[in-house]
Amino acid sequence: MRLTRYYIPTLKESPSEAEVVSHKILLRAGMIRKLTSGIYNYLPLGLRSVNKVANIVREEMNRAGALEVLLPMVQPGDLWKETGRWDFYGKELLRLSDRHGRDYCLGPTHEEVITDLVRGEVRSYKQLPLNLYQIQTKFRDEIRPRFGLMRGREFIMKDAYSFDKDEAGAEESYRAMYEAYSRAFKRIGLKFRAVRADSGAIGGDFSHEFMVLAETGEDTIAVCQDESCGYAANLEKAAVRDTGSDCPAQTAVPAPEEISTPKAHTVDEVCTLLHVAPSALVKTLLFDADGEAVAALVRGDRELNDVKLRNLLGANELNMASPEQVQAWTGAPVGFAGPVNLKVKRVFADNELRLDQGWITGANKADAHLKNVHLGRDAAIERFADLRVITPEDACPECGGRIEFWKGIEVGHVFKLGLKYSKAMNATFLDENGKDQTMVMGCYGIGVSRIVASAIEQNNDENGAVFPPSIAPFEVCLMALGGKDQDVTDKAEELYALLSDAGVDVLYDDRNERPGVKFNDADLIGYPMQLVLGGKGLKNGIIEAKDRRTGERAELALDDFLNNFNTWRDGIWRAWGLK
RNA sequence: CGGGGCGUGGCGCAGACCGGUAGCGCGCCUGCUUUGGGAGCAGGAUGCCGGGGGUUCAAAUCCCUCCGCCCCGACCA
Repeated sequence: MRLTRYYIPTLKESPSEAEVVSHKILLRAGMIRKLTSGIYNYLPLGLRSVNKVANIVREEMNRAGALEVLLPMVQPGDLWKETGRWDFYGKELLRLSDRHGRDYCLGPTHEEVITDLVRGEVRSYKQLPLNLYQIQTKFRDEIRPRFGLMRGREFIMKDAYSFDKDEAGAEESYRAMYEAYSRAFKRIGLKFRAVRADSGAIGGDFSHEFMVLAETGEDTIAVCQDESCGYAANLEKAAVRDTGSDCPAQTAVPAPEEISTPKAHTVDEVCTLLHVAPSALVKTLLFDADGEAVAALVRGDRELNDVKLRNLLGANELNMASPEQVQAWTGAPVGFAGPVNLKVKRVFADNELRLDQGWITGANKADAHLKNVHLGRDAAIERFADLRVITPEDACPECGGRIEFWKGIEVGHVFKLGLKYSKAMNATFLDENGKDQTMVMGCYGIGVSRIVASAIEQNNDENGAVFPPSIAPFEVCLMALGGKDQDVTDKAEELYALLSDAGVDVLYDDRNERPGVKFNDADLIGYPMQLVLGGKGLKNGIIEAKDRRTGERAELALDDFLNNFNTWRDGIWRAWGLK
């Protein structure tokens, strides 16, 4: 492609709307433009990268035996009512109605549609397993879209759905997708990690997330430092190793005693007032779980993991209690709740609170706390459980080794769904014995457009993006610095033809611009390879080749140029770990 | 949805407190020169100052209202 016939509107300054580096670079490099909040136009250059990612994903899905389909983006509300998600999915589901007043939604995911399709088609066990996928635009009405392509409302996603005749088959399908994902991300050139995750509202038995490791990631993952263990989990999933001792009913802890704590309704305020550490306190958090009052207790310096609480309760909706509810349940304003004589029936406590000691808790009375509270003796705890968020000081839940926190961006997610949708939608088949059986499902997503943003988050410097050669909008940028030197221009034209004919994905910067302009644009866009032909080089029979990532420059002899280029190019791919 | 900020040529911004009919840099167009890290000179185009309503002789500027965008939080397969 010649630049003068292409369209790459680079910007010198980054638009004020962009905060994170990938967003800034995508805008400045002329790859995307915003239409409205969380919704972007893909310009020619941006689309090239998106397509390259999509093609790698497509190849790996095909290799794994999945079949590509294309499902509608507009979906009938009735299907969503059938699975109950019309009510439970929430406001992220953009709903609309047609001229007849019938309900529709824009597809944020396609379990309903695919299950409806397959239940109407598949009759026999002989047609299973079946894995169908698509690469398509999704719409999720995020409360707060941000960071450009990282969290848009409309985005491009690959989603796959597997149907098996039994659990064993479903596990095999899951494993195949896990492998395909690992291969795809490796080929794309991303540093990533597969971690255990909560399956969340989509439901199902177990799941893994594929996280691109980047400092700017929105997610945190806990990773075991013992490589033979290999434990890695999303923070909301990571189990906390239970070190709590048993909690005998009777102990030597003195009886609870009320202490005055005027106006101290936060952990910090109580600690300051009483000169104690936050770890001496117990926080009592009150929730409305599907309409039922629930209390959850964690140590003062800990954070409750509400996903764990939700899973423990099997609740659909879990909301912090309102100040009015707190007043009604505790008889005190917010900040003085405690487990002793609490009017809430269901009280759960984090494992480490089983320690045989007295805690400081709220007294369910304004401006008062209790000390010497022994949970086993003084409170009615329904159950001690793992309720808190893991910290870097905790041990690996699997091997007891050291764990570290890393930042990541979720680019893929695999779920084993089990019977959740097939049962709700009656997707059955006849088995070998002619008996009706419910299909066992899995679903698997990759954020295609998000991968482009993550690749930039992971690979950039002060000059711009540093694309892996696998997904760069163009692999090579050829620049001629001849000015009016016709010999240089002629030679550049010749090299461009040579490269193009050889099938190299090359962009030829044939603009009549000064060298600095070309260099800066090439660095900004982040083509992994730059070829620079100057007058002096031409005289000496060489062309300069620059590796965008390392900045290393090589001189390629113009004699036998194509071979020299290919050798150099192979080296770049290898250095990226892509060959 | 709560808190904060911002809407002025394509992009980045000034002007607003103190009302007088819009400016700077970059980009864009034309010509000449220039060509190894964002060139120089000369000439030129581009604004319903987010929308609506008000106050005033006069509004980018003051008041009301709506809309949009960004950030933090809540939220989130």
